[in-house]
Formats: sequence, C-alpha cells, structure tokens
Amino acid sequence: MQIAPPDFDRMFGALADPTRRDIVRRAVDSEEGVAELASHYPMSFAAVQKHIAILERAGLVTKERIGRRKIVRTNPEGLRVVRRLLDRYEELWRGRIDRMTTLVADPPDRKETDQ
Amino acid sequence: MQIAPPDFDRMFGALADPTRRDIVRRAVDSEEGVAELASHYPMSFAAVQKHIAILERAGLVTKERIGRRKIVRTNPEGLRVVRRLLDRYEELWRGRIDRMTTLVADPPDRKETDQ
DNA sequence: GCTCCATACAACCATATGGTTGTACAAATG
DNA sequence: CATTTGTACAACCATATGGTTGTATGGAGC
Repeated sequence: MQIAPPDFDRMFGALADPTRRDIVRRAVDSEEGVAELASHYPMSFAAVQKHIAILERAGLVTKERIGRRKIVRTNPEGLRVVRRLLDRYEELWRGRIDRMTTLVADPPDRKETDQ
Repeated sequence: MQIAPPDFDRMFGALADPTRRDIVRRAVDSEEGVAELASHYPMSFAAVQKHIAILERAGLVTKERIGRRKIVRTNPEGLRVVRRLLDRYEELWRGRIDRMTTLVADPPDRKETDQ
C-alpha cells in the first residue's frame, strides 16, 4: 500500500471554514459521534456530515465505528503535516535574513564605490 | 488605529490554492513585482493579480510601491498567526494525552470494579 | 423480522471562486 | 504631452461550495 502524499489544497481548504475548525477543535478531546457533533451547530445534520466528510478526505479527522455510532477524532498527524509546510516557509524566511546578514557582515566582492 | 483580528477563513482559504502557495514561497525571498510573478504561471496576468489580492487581504503578503512596480513580499507575521492556531490545536492534543496519562497513573475515584 | 436510531448519500439551489477579456489609471521615458 | 510599462478593476462565464430536503443503509433492541 502507498501512503498518500499530503493534499494541501484539501487540507487548507478544509480549515478555511469556522464550523470545520470548530469540529477539529472539539474532536481533539471528545468522543462524539456525527449526530452529537451536529447538535452543536445551527445547521442541518446533513450539512455537518458534509463538513466532517471534507475534514476526513483532507486527513484531518478519522472516524471509528463504535456500535451504531461513528466517533469522530482529530488526526494530530494531519495537523502536523500542515504545520510543517508553514515551518518550511518560515525557514525560507530565516534563510533570507541569514543571507542578508551574511551579505552585510561579509560582502563577497566589495568595492569602495558600493553603497 | 485598531489592529485587525486574524481572519482565519481568509488565511486558510488563501493557502488552499497551489498557485497562491507558490506565490507565498517565491515572495519570501524575491523582490518581484506583480507582472514578474505572473510570468511564472500559465494563466493571465489578471488571474495572478487576483491571487495576490486574495493573499493581501488575508494578510499573507504585502505590496510596496517602488517606481511603477509594486513589490510583493510574504508577510512572515501572517504565516506565524496561522501556525499559532495549529499550535493551539496540538496543545489541546497534548492536554488530552496528559489527562489520559494522569487518569491511568492517579485515578481519582477508583473502585475494584473499574476496568 | 420489525422498529428505531445513527449515518450516508443523492438531488437541488444560491452564492462564491477561479478563470477570461477589456478598459482605466499611474508613473517613468521619449 | 504622448507613449510605454506596470498595475487595478469591472464584467462575464463555468464550476465549486455550503446549505437544504428526502431517501437509503446498517446495527441494536423488542
């Protein structure tokens, strides 16, 4: 079996909705089924179900069948994948700063005429 | 003047597109104007311009007028705001683990009948 | 097996999104 | 001042998204 590469479009897209972020937050440490989760929001059961499906396809939550319910749980690894991308951007930023600092401290080809 | 509260819908929404993420990546350490950025992508200038406007409204890039160009730069503070939200979720997760561990190590009200 | 409860999914609708082309504005250059 | 270059924005179109209601499936309890 192949491990799926992270789908950042789906991941960020899933997080770009307040209801879905709230589901992620709740499902971190709750053991609620779809219906119980749905009861927190002012929309139909089916709407919440769709939100959960979107989070699931993005790899941000998992569902486990227990009896006739399906427990929704936040997938911490999914969150970490997203975070790591942002870390990479910040690393690029640090790299830029470092290069600028190096340039100032140790100019490779400086002439007197340089500003 | 009031500092705007972070708009996570816009932020995650902005990052949910490969072109926009690539613009963020490039603009971390480039000094390109809108047209120069646009030249990297197989779409019209106006389309890229819209992408940049979306990133700008989300607080993920800034534009600085230089001559007749506008330099697009990634805003590292915007990225950090997003990252911090993910950090908070991970903290919740750690909290859950801690509580579970505590429960096992030091059950507050244990009876022999407990599983 | 029938019924109830939790979940899933299809069909539909309004609006948002991502692309296009065309036009207008702003600053450097002749 | 006219031209060129870079940016902004409006109008338009196709498709995606977020919501609805209705129907179907699957497991627990009688």
